[in-house]
Amino acid sequence: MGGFDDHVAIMGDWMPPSPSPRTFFSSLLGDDVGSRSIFEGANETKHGNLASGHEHVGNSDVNDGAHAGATSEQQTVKLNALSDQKMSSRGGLMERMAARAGFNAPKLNTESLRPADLSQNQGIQSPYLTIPPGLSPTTLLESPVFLSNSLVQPSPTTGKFQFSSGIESRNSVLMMEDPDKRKENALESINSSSFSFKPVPETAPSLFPGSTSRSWLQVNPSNFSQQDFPNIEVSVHSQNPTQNGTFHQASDFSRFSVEKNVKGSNVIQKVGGTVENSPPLDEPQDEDIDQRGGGDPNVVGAPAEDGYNWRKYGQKQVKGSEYPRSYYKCTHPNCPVKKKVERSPEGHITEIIYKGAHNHHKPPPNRRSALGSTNSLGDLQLDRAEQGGANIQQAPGGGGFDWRNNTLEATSSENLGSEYCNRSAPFPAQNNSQLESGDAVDVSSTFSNDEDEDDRGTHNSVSQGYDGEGDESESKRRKLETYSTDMTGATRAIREPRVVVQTTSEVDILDDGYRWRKYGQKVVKGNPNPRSYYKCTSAGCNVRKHVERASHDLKSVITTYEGKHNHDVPAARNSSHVNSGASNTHQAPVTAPAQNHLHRPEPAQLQNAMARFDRQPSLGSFGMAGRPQLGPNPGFSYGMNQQGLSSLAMAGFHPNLGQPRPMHNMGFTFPKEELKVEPMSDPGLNLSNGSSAYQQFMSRLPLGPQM
DNA sequence: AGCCTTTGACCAGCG
DNA sequence: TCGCTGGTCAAAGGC
Repeated sequence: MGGFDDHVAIMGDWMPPSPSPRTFFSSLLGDDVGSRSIFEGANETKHGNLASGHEHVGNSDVNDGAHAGATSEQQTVKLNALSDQKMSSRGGLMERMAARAGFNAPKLNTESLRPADLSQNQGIQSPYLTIPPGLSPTTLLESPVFLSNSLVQPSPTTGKFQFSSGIESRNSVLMMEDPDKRKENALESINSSSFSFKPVPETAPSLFPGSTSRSWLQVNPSNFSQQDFPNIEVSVHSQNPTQNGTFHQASDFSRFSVEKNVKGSNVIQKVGGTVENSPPLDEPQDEDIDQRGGGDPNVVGAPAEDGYNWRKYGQKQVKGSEYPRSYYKCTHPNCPVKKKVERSPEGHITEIIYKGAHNHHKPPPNRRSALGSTNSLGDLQLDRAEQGGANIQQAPGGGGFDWRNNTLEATSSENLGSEYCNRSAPFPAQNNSQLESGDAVDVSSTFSNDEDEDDRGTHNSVSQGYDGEGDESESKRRKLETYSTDMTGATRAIREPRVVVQTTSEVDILDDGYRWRKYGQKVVKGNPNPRSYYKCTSAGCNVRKHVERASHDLKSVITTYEGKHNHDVPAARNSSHVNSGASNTHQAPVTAPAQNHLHRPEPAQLQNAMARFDRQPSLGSFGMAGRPQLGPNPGFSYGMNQQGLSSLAMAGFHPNLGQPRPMHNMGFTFPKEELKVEPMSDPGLNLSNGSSAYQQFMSRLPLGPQM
């Protein structure tokens, strides 16, 4: 547990870029737009006009008989993230925000705003904000607009901090009135003179840059997305479902806990969306409710309630907890995030502890597969981009808004527009105000398939011209990088190179120096021999393979690799481990004495080499003039001895893999393209000189685009 | 076909 | 050194 503290990071490094005001408002407004202001409501609330929230947040129908009881429910947003303790001990959020923003935002004394009867309200000891249906508390949470503009910045007309009390006031209560009214109010508010949504300047500070809190977030489970807390550990507690959980903020910024206290139930029902990705206006607000279990997301197996896909890899009854603890890993390739979930026997989540940071956006709903979880539209467009090599252009009338990537849209050019922002609900103010000619992005290069430094260079080039603009350029760069990462994942979904390696039974294909975790076994069609599925166990590595014996030849082992380059051969766990790898990146594990002379390629070389593979998994990569080829091709004669080929095969599809392994009679195929490579000797490859066959092979690979 | 959950075993850190 | 504990692995079966 203590080790999790190591994941605490400076928030400035990871705070998601500013979502658009639309995100905020669309969430506030729910499914449609009304005319009255939530801020009115807020102001009313500030003045003690409390109204009870009734409806379910999300898509729940307030008239739904099944939820009739919910009319008496009180949906609350706990604002105690701004706990006095935190604020006092670390310095107020407002103070620091103000300091960064360059003005002195007065800290409001909101005690006076606290309704007199609050303390009597169901024992509530923390301030609550009743939020309208469709309002994602997470939207509130993550919206720098909300905070930095609405909250911090004074109204341009009144100079008042219109909304600040609603947030900054940790003791105030905001209870919105009737949802319809709220919807009505919202739009009115937008147009009201008392509130102006000043476009978020790119220079606006990230929500709480530089914050280095190591505090804990303690909120109601499922009401936030851990992506907002990368590199920090977030503990989510609802220690007593019958009570409102306490809320500690991992940082100095405010977070909400949104709870729905169902009468007569211990269930703390999830409401609202997630912190990170506020669904668009037309997106079901509760989309991130457990995709598997359905129903009450807090009950029984709801690992995906935060919108990400998780694989449970363990369960343990831990001491000090009356409930078993389940261990989950994010299934997204390269995503290191794990979480621990404790549930009550009834299935109520009592605690969630996140570790690590998602390096991807939330997958679309109803898509379980990690690979498939990426932006499908992006897949499509990547294809286009790759095929045509052209910038992706925004369709006329586009101006889409992708809640997953809204930040990009807000800051980059129309080139990225609807093509990648598939949720079209333009927010012209945001768009227009943010679009800058200099933001034109070469998407085709931005969304390349590499994740290495080369790409970073590309990303940097995207934001070139902003180098001197400090936060702004950095912000954009980060956004683009983030997006690129996401799209890289999308690319994988369709371009993941596959390699089939056939060895004889003497070869232990598993013993390749890397650590594999078997995650399944299956008898597949056409082969009575079971196929075993493996994943590389290295954190962040998405390489997979499945191994099976050939149906017709039990001596042959067919291994299919999928995935690519991001780590080295893991160090040996212990000296006896059969898969012990090199202890460092420059020393190959030696399991076959005869291979000692073969040097493992330097990682950099492999990176470059693999980039070629990755970019051109097709025939063209091998200088075959881009001609599709079926079956063995005598023209493909990057021959080498078996050792070399084994190194190639393995190295080619496992990052930096180049350690020699004794593999024999190995076939090397690209099933998709039906490219098959027969091992053959190549006098040009002199393996006796100690150089890596892999290196030699790679040195011969043609460079440059081949498709 | 692919990935998930379940669950007992294993491993490493710590006192 | 040993036992406890938390975390992870991995076989098997299920979805």
